[in-house]
Amino acid sequence: MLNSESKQALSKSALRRKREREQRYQTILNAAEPLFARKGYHQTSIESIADTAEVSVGMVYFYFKNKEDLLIHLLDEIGFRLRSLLGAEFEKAGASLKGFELAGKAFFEKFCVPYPDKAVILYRESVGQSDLVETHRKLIFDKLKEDVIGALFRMKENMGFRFQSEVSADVIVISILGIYERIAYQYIIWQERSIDLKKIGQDAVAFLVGGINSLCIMENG
Amino acid sequence: MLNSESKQALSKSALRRKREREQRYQTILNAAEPLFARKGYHQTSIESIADTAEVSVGMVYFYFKNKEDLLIHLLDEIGFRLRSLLGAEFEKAGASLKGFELAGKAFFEKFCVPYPDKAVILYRESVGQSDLVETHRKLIFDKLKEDVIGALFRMKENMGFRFQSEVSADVIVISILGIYERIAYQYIIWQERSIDLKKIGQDAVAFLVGGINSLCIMENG
Amino acid sequence: MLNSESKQALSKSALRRKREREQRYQTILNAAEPLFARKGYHQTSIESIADTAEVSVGMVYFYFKNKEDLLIHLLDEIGFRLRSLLGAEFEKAGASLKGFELAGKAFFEKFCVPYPDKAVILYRESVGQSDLVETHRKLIFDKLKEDVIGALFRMKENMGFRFQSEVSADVIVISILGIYERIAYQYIIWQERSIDLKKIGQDAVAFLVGGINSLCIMENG
Amino acid sequence: MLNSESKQALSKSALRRKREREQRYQTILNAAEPLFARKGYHQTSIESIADTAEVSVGMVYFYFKNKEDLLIHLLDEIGFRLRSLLGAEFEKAGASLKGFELAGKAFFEKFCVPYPDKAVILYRESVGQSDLVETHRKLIFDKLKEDVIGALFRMKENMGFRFQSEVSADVIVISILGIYERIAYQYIIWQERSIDLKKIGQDAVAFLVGGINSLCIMENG
DNA sequence: TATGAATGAGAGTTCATTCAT
DNA sequence: CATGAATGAACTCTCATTCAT
Repeated sequence: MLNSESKQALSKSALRRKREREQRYQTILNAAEPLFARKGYHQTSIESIADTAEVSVGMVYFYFKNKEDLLIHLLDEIGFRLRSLLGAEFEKAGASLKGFELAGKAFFEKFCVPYPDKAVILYRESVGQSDLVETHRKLIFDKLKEDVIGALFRMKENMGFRFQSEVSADVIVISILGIYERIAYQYIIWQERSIDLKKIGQDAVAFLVGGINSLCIMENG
Repeated sequence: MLNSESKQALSKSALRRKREREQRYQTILNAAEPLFARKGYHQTSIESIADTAEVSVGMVYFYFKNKEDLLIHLLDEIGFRLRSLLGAEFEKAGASLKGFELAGKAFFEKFCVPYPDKAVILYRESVGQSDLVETHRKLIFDKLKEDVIGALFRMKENMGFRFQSEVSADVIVISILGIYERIAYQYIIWQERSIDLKKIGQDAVAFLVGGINSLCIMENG
Repeated sequence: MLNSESKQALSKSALRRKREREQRYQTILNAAEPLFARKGYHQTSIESIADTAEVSVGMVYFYFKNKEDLLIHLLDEIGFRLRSLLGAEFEKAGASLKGFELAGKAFFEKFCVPYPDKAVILYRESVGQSDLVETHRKLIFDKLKEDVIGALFRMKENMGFRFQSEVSADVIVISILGIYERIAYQYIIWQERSIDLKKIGQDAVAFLVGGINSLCIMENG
Repeated sequence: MLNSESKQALSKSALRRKREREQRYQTILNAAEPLFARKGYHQTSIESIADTAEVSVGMVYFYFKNKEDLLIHLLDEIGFRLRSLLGAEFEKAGASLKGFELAGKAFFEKFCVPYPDKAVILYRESVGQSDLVETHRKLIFDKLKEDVIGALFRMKENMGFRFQSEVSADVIVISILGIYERIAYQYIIWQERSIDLKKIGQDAVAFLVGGINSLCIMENG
């Protein structure tokens, strides 16, 4: 009884500890995000992150191996969020072109605009910082590519077309990612005038649909 | 006679000086390029640049205000080279879709492949280093946009179409730049397998031609 | 009990920390003093200060913003010590000429002679180093002026005299400070032969008493 | 004849050269003075001096051994000028107290006020720069002391008094120099409010006359 | 767990001085 | 005489990381 009680107590406290740990972890990540995004990765010191998160410097190093590791976790989290977001949109639309439209819309309206700091970290602050960070960036882009390629292939099955060449699918996907990245960089990160993002998004979708059509050949009359 | 001779001598030596100065300037820039591209901007010390260029540290500071200034000059030079290159291709093709094809081809074959270091600096090492560098990056992209938009509008005049919306031209141009940037990053900078760049390029051209067609509406039947 | 004990322990360790911090701070200041005084402010490197204090370079920057800040703190400390010293002497003497004599004696015997490094820093090494240092120097001199003027005015009340003009009090005080500064510079800093400072001091007091008498007119016959 | 002609020509050109050299020398000194005085000795680069003087850096090193040497020559020149100035005033007054009054007046009106840069260099910028500079400063002060002591002794002969002690003469002279230095620093260099220097000067003279009287005992009843 | 003082390598930058031309 | 590009030692300062408490 006593044993079980103490066990339970332990497990309760262990749970609380775990929760606290995860909270703390997130607090640090949340503190780092705006600092990295606004002052820049190199211009942000561990101390300022610790201060913002209201923890000690030592704690940052308890939760993250080093500064690079912190950036990588932040980056991974951002990548995961973006994938989930886009995945859900493709899901909604079934295997149709509609998915590309919804995903594009969501990219701006549910990612770039509400979380510009995340976009900045993904597209600017994590660029060229180190081999390891670059590896993670590549992984994120690869996963995104996979997701979009998956949607593309499901659409292919569904609609019955074939690709112009064996690289067409890759080219389509990379092009789509490139288009959105550049638009985000230009209009969100560089904040070039307060443009009508909705219109931009619509035309971008039209553009990429045109592009897709060019590389996907309907199988028969 | 003697006077004129000495004058000439003077002008000769002055000329030589100027030439030497420009040479030295280029030597430093040439030394910095591969270092920035391969070890990264932050991981490259002024000393290592000076050593590579076989000049003293002081000389680097004689020709460039500081490290950032060195990067900016390098970046500007790269931007200028790229613009010249693409400009020449558009020129060749006259006001036709052909220009976009040639420019795309040239981007890979005359820029990314022969000068991967330059591509790395333009697309990776100059990203998010400082406000000033970012300003220069933006300027370069703006100029490129202008160039491509110019070609687009000349084509518009020539072929007699209109844009789907008032942002269509911008979207087309940004999309094109985004597509090429992402392909370059994926296949040149990340060196994802030694893919058949020629095929990639062809499909990319097909994709963007499809995109352009989607946003450019022929004026009459 | 245990709780209270651990609390006490905490407070003890916190106290010890504080003490250690202040000790370290003083250690650095104490290391800098002779270096600045003997090799000169500019000829003294932060590294040499750190070495002498047996701390790392980083620690110097932990306790002081920069080299200038270190000098300023040293200077302020010296200024404070000198004021306290002179203030005590004036206190001892009540509102009489005796105070000027005691203060003068103390200036040499309790400041310049036992702490020549401090005199050197106050009168030589802190001169013309930067606007900020100069501001602090001025503040120290202003405070000293205030102190001496206070003593002068108390004496005035006591003895019933008036000043020859509205600037007389200022002139008296500045003259006294100037006389002592120059004597200190000549005989302590420049170490012009090992003169009989006692005699010098006596004559200086006689000189300045004569000066004071010239500018303070007894109110009635 | 020919010989003499060429000799003459040579001597003419040699003269012109000498004149030019001296001019150039002065030009550099004149350029350095305001720079040292306003930006500070250490904050003034040789290049900026050369630029201001409109000569090359090499020329500065042709006329002066190094930066320190330049400061020393400037300092010596300033010292010489001050001595001449004060000497002339003592001369005017003959062997009387009047001389101290005239010299004091001249110190402000003919030195500090019209040439504040010179005062700044003498009393601030040359302080504690190096052993050699300090030696020259000491030499200047020693010469000034000698001059004033000379005047004092002539007055002694004339008026028939004796000094209270064997250090009295030194104390008087050092006190006078100290008084004027501190007043100059306070009101000219620190520019403490635009005070009535004339009144200050008058009271200072009264003060020091009182001081002198205290240490000079009339020989007979 | 938690702290935050301590470390110290390393970077950028300056500038007095030299010397080939 | 005159130039001014070239040198490179020396300095200040930063900050990611560690570790005794």
